[in-house]
Order: sequence, then C-alpha cells, then structure tokens
Amino acid sequence: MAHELRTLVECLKAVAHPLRLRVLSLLEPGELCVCQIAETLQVPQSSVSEALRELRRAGFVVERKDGRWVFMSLVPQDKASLFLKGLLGEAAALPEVQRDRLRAEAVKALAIPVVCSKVQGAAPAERKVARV
Amino acid sequence: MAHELRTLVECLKAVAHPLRLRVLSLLEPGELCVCQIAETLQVPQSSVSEALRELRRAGFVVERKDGRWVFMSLVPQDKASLFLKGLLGEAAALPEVQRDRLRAEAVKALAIPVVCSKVQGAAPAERKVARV
DNA sequence: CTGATATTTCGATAATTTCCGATATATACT
DNA sequence: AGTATATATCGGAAATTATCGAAATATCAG
Repeated sequence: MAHELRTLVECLKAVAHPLRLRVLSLLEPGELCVCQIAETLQVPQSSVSEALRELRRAGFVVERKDGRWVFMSLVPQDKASLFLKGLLGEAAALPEVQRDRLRAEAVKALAIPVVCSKVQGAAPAERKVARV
Repeated sequence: MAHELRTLVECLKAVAHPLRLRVLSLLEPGELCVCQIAETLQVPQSSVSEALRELRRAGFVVERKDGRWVFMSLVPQDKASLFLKGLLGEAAALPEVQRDRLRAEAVKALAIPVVCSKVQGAAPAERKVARV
C-alpha cells in the first residue's frame, strides 16, 4: 500500500476526520453519488466534495462519472486490507455511523434528481429571495 | 474500543503523525524508555514525551515507571485489534520504520544511563557551568 | 445557444496542530 | 539538605487544516 512513512501518514490523516470517516463508512455497502452523501449526512455539498477529494488523494475511493453526477466507491483492494477492514469494523459499531446507514437507505429509496434538488436548496435555514 | 465517532477520530489523529507512528512502531517488539526512543529517533526528548502523551491519551500505550525512567509499551488488547494489527503491519514494511528498528537494537545494547546522557546533552554542542 | 443542474474549486477566516527551547517536576544519589 | 538525572509541561510562533458561501466548471435538456 504505502511505500513511505509520509504516504501512510497522509492516508491516516485522511480518515482522521469525522466527516471523512463517516463518508468512508457510508460507502462500504456500495457506491453513492455526491448529493446522496450530502443529503444523508446533512452537510453542505461542497464539504462532501472536499471530503471525497481527500479520500481520493489518499487512495481509498474512486469516482465513476455518469452524466451530471459522480458516484464514489471504495477501491476493492483497499477493502481487503487488514487496516481498512479493521477501521471500517470499528466504525460500523459506532451509533453515529449506524444512524447514517439507516438514513442512507431512506435516501437511496428516492430518485437521485429529487435528492439533488433537496441538497442544493437546503443549507441556509431561512433564506428566500434577498439577493444582496 | 471506541464507542463514539469523536473517540475513534482522536485515535486516528494520534497515529496520523510521522513521529507518533514511528514511536508506536518502535514499541511493537517491546517496551522502551523515553530516552531510548529519543536516542533511536534522534529527536528532542520533549518531542518524544509529547508524542507518548498523545498515544497514551488515545489508549495505545501505557507507562511503567521504574525509578527515574518511564517505560512505555503497547497495550495488549489493542495489539490484538484488527485495526492496529493492520496499521502496524503496514508500518513495518516502511523503510523508515525498519531503519528505526535496527537503530533501536543498537541503542538497547547500551546501558540506559549512557543513552540518557547522550540524549540530554545532545542539542547544545557544549555547556558546562554557568548558572544565573 | 440558453438555462438548469451537479459538482468542484476558490477565498478567506478561524481553529487546531507542530515544534522545540526553556522551565518545572520527580526521583535518585551523596 | 544539595546536586544530578529523567521526564513532563509550558510558551508561543509558524504551519497546517477546517469550514462553508460564492464563484467556476461541466454536463444535460430544450
């Protein structure tokens, strides 16, 4: 996997972050697109995008583009690694992660465009028109 | 192990650091005292002490005091965890870590007080009396 | 092309982490 | 007691990371 200390440390940093670890755990059962993740975790879409960029840099996930959306999934040989198996095992036991998984099931039941539209308008609690 | 996402992330942060990961790997074969680690890794003693504090906080190592010196070792049940086994396995393959191990063997061949005196006097080339 | 939608990148502040010398604490020795 | 030794903690400047709205990019649909 990593051939240098520096590289291994970068991998560890990538997962040593609550959002990124939740995203990684969400992907264990299978691929999801960015907006599905954002909706599931209720965080800004740009934050999800940045989290995925780091996970990709570290080599944990890969993307598959399909039209407008981007599906991310765990890379299979990483899934086989003792380290990642151990980590995902630990994570799967956490209540936060289990809640995320349930929520993901509900989100996956919806059509993707519906999910995406929810995400883009979601963030500011109250905001209607008011441009500058 | 961790019962909360926060906790698990703290554990990951603890090892997502080059010095701390090297220290953790050094301890795999068995306990070492602070000055042995500092001498092996050629870093300031205060840095080793801080690294060990973080590793202890994260629950990876425990201390055993013996007179003036403090021996640190991995906690056994952690060694059994899939996560740590995987991580230490990855780390053991790294050239930096292998070099550290060799150096540790040489250091362990010396008497501890000798090692300690090397460490404390290391940084400033020469200092003799001069007390304000 | 125009407009809508999905995602990425940018910008800029805030928060956290790193690093190591200096100092403090703790234990041993005399 | 005092001195020496081993480790811990502090201080605080520099570097890194987090965060998220805003702007940019890319793709689709007419």
